[in-house]
Amino acid sequence: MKGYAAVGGTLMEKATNIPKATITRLSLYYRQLELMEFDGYRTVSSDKLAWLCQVNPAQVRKDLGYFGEFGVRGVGYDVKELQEQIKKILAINREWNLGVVGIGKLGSALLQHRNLQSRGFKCVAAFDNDPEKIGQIGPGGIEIRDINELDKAVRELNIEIGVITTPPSAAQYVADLFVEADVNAILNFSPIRIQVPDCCMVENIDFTVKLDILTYKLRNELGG
Amino acid sequence: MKGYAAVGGTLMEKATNIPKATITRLSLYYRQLELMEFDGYRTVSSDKLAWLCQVNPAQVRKDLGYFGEFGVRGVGYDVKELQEQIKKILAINREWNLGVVGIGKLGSALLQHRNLQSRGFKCVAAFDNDPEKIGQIGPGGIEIRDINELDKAVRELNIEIGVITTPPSAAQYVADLFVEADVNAILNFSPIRIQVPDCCMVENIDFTVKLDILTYKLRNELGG
DNA sequence: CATTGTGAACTCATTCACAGCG
DNA sequence: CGCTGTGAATGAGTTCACAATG
Repeated sequence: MKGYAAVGGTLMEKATNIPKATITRLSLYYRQLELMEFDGYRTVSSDKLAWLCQVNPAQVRKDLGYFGEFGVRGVGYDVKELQEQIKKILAINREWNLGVVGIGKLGSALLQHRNLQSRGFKCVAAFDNDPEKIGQIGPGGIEIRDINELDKAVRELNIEIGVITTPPSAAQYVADLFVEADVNAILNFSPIRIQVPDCCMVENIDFTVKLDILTYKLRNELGG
Repeated sequence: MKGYAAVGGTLMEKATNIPKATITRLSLYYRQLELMEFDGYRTVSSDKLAWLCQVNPAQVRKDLGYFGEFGVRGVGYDVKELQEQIKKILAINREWNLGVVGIGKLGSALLQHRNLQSRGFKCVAAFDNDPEKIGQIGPGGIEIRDINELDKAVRELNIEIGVITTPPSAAQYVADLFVEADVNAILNFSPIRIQVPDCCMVENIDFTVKLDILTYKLRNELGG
């Protein structure tokens, strides 16, 4: 091991410019490893993991190589051990508190979403601006709060990741509230790009874009 | 104009290897243009559009340049005209029929989702395997069908895009059904990667991955 | 003369190919 | 012997810089 990028939580040298796609794939590898462990596998080769995740085997090794040497030559990677390492790398080896703004159909779905809870992403607060909804107990048993109390709730409940599931017209306003409350990570489900300062990170989940990609391809790749 | 890639629906030369990211951005530009038209703008420069979409101005021009010459030097792009062109490029100048499988919270949310309907993505069928749900009128007024009738429904209703909102364990099975029924485009909301033949295109919407990216960054970019 | 359109330069990411090693 | 780890080669995508032009 060569004094690499972040893993331990202890030593923490600046990661040598790791492609964002690498992080995405690590998340994928992790999920695949979970399934493999469930199926009883003890070790896995980069070839096999690559095939399962539909990437190039060298890519798997390079991705992991950014963070350390986790494999055994001639054998492969220990399924359980590699999971632990990736958890550390991605910082999903602990719980994270989410605050969801916009309790419509989508927001409600998220509040109850199994895959979130089971992975340690806890929805600890729900917000809306609709007086009809405020004060009600929303899905998942969480009280729906007034959006104006966001700042207070962030501090009280230690909300670390903001989730925006409002209509697009409200998205920027909500983003500003999160930034103001020092929430540095936002998951944005609205189909517009919000503007935030550099200290705040945004990931967009935009199914309109994905559908547009599909229609483009349907039209071009096949002779639609 | 230099005999470029796909636009008209008439002439249709093979697009000269257009980056996928370009398609994603076109979808973004389009949405931004809608907002601008609503706000009364008649023209827009690549600089302004770039700023709004948080990309480089040259990127905007290059992206559009793959498909033709839509601007006027010294002036910019006509907001309305450029929308029309992008609609043609992305093939969103007509309606598309979707079939949604897995009518849980998320599937239900999609069936009623405004941004889908208003953009011409019509959910024409809903499927589930739960006998309790089958036959019920689901959200959006659509009858929930037995998953085993998928093939029949695809043909009867001309479903062109399949949407998977099942638990991960069912995702591959549903994907196989879609492929079998000659559906060539799938929007996959489950957090695993499904395997399909080359003729079928898949776009994944995976918020676990996005959350993992955020936690990774929180941990590394700031001194978490 | 402001702004587009685009070859060329550059930066970033992926894949190859093989040395290193259990 | 098989599989990892990694520098080097390749490839893709972005940005620069400026000529072209309404």
